[in-house]
Amino acid sequence: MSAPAAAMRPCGYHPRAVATTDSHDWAGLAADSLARAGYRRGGARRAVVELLAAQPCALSAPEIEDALRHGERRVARASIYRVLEELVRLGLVTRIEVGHGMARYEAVHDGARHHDHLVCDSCGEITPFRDEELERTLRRVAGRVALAVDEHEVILRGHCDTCRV
Amino acid sequence: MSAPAAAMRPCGYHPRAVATTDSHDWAGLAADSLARAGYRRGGARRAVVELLAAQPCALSAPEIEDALRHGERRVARASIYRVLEELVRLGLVTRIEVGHGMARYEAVHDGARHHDHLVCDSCGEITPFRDEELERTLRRVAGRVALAVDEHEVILRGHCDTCRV
DNA sequence: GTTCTTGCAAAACCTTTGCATTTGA
DNA sequence: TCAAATGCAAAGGTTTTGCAAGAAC
Repeated sequence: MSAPAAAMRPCGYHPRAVATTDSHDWAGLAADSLARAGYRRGGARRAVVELLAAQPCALSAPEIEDALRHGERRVARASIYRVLEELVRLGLVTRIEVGHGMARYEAVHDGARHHDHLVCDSCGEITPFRDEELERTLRRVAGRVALAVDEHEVILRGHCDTCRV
Repeated sequence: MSAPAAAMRPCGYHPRAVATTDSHDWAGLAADSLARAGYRRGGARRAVVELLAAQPCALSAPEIEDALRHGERRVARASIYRVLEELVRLGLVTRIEVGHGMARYEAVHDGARHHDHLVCDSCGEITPFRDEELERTLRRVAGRVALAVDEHEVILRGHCDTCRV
């Protein structure tokens, strides 16, 4: 029997999200990786990295654009997509597809912060969750499919407590 | 120890896909559900249902439009999206988001035909797979998350045998 | 005859691309 | 100085919407 999945805050832009030690770590790691990969430092890239570092879950590109417009530094839409593409290619960010016509992006922390997502089909709310038994099983499954698995994406769809009433 | 995941054909439009007994069952079930829900019979809806019934895996809306244009009956794009929306709402079809900017739709058969998907990040090929241990684990996980789970979607991303070389 | 269904066209939306300008090293 | 990074605008693709014509009941 596994521990119950911990309750977590829903996804979406959190203006007051606290920059934890861990998120600083990730922002630093991202900066290092980018430097090592030969990228120069630029304002747009730093703004996107720092925003993602402070978020508990995935943001869409339009949400990132909005957050940055009302925040420290306005960043052009094209730059946001280009930065996200680089971060995904370097493995610093994952792109998740939870529907409603757009992708969402979130920082990849060490294994312990990896999580999957619950989606409510009524209100559309997206909530992260983590389940150890599921992670163990997925590692085993990865060993027996016809694909060298780099990452997984699990989405559980249904109705949240509020919508179920 | 579970049985190895069975090899299956990649997703996409299969013009020569055989209409099996099972797919006729699904087409009939879909027709019944639609009738019970008060929908009238129409040519566009039947064309989409029969195409989906004969496919082994998920099709995108543009693929459906193409397949129908070169097939029995041309169906307008707007009608395709409207029919798919109805089928998803009735639980007859699932919409999966595997990236590349568009959704894919596939018929929901009984439990035995349910499957999840492998996605190659290099060539973009999508292949269905089924793993019993994973299904059992997901049923248990569904019982301990803060959501009344209706369905799940598992995507394993990596590199296929051809691209890995 | 009424209501549902369909087709067409246009709009809305996210995402990508081209090119000129600015910025970091 | 020179290449990389950025912003702007336009294009590309999927998906949605409005409205009139057609079909089912």
